[in-house]
Amino acid sequence: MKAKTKRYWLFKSEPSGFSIEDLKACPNKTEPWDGVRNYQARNFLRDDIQVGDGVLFYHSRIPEPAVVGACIVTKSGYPDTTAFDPKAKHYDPKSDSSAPRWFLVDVKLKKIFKRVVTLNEIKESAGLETMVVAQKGSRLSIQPVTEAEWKIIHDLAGDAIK
DNA sequence: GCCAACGTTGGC
DNA sequence: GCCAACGTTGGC
Repeated sequence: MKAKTKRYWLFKSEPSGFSIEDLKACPNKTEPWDGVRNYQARNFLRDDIQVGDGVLFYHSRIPEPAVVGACIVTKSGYPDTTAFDPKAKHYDPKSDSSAPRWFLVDVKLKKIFKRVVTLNEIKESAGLETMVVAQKGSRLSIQPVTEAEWKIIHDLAGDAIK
């Protein structure tokens, strides 16, 4: 039996909206990652992200943006129904249940890092300079991460990978 | 809170 | 299909 290749990702969130502590407080520490309204990010969510993939949880729009923990994907791409709800923050009248435009995955918290890895550190660390999040003007909220980058981030966080 | 970078929209 | 105008993101 051929094992599926595990992939790695980085998900951005503003902690004022949804933080890693909020995820920890969710039932089973699991929550649908809703509200993504960017086509490139949507394509990753719909087509590429699989159950078991690793996710780095990143806090943006704070004085020291940083990777703050790790999650695992527990459900792969399915329609983001918050787009159908006129009262929802990310309502999109152009998306409906017959032709959903936006997708999401479920993520489950694995660990909150005792030591966060800041954006500055990422930019200065050998092997991480090419991370998407370190690039100038990088706004993509769902980003691919290489296995090497995943490992280095965990090393910097003081969390050895089992 | 500013504003550069970037994505999307819509007139033509 | 071009591209100016507009809206949003996110580091600083």
